[in-house]
Amino acid sequence: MPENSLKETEIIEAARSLFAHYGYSKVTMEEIASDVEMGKASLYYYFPTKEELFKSVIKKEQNLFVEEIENLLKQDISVYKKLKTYVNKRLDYFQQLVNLGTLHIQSAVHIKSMFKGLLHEFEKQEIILIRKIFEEGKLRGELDKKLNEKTICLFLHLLQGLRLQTLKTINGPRLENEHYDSLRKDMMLFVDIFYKGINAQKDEIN
Amino acid sequence: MPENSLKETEIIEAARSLFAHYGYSKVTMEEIASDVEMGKASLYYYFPTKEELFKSVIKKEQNLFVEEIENLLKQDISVYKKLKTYVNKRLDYFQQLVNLGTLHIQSAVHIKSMFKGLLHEFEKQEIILIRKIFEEGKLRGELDKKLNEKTICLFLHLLQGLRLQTLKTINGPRLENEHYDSLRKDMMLFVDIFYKGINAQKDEIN
DNA sequence: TTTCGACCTTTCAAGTAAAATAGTCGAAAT
DNA sequence: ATTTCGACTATTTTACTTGAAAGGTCGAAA
Repeated sequence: MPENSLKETEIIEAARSLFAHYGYSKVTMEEIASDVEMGKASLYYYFPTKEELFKSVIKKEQNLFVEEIENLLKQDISVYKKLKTYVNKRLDYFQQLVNLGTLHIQSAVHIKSMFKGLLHEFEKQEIILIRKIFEEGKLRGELDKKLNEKTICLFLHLLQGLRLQTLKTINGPRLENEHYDSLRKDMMLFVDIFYKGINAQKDEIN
Repeated sequence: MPENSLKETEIIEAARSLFAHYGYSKVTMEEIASDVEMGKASLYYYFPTKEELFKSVIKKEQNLFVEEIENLLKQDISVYKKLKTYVNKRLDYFQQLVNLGTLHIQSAVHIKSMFKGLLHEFEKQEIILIRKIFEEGKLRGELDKKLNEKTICLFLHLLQGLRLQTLKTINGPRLENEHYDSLRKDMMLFVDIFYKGINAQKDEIN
């Protein structure tokens, strides 16, 4: 994130707000331009395409999330607590992304393919974060030393899958907060079981 | 399955074969009829709609699966082994369903809504099966007595989600067997961890 | 360096007509 | 009484057209 002129961030913020309300496809470049009081053509001075602008919005969100988690990692609390907090903040993040209209259930196929790359990059970052937590757990003696990379990936994939599965079940286009509450409880239970499972020698969780 | 005239099962089998090759929407009632050497109108003597015929095909598959699992339950092996086998056979079942063209990634939205009910019913049956396994584990003293319904559902939802998540990642329309192999390994690891996790007091798995 | 008006190009929504297919019905065959 | 089917209707899908909307370009101006 080297290049961040004031205008750029202003545009990104306006775009973010509009996408959040109406979703990617319903927002036109003219609307975004008029929100920042520019001509449409001027947007293309900063962003080569609408798609790139959208990606910039998402990347900014992702960076905020990663930053937040890295602060969490610095704190002096148990790995168990860190895992729980991670999962909670992660769900917050996705909930917000959905509100942003990005991952909305009926989002166009076009968007999904556009985000394959972005999501994949995000997954790589998540793996790094989770690995850090697990490694710290090993050092502290809180986690089993035999924990391997496969297990780390599985942890993330189970999280991703649980979210997918739960949201898929929902009928209408509306994602009520209560669905997220229920999902959050499931995830907490999952973390408990997983934590115990990878750590079966120990008999008490922190 | 009370009413099962020979003709009915013959039609279902022909339909199953065609759907497996071409997918629901690409198969016409005339094709099915000609495969069983009947006129199209005759099909409607046995099945009121194409949709009902399709549902019959699926239901039959589901019943075969449930039957297979119930045989598994009768066997005198550890609950741990039963869980593993369950997950394996479950994946076999879905792999076959996908070959059947049903759950194919690019399957029409129409089919999905048509199957909401069917899948939901299948989930209820799965819950029953898994609950039986867990209850047996409690009786045997192999599993923690405190295991509750929430945990059973979570187990299933994690399984469902892991499958979704893994298959979603795949690029092309082709589902290679190697993908299933990889998914299968993940599921086995998952069962190991989950089993230990719900059973943290004990220190050795069977 | 930054902005924009005018312009070009592509995409999308709505409409339409023709073809394919699901589904009906009464009569015929067994 | 049960089962079959030819001929019919109703519905859905597909391919196509078209005009408007939106994405994107460019050269000139601030």
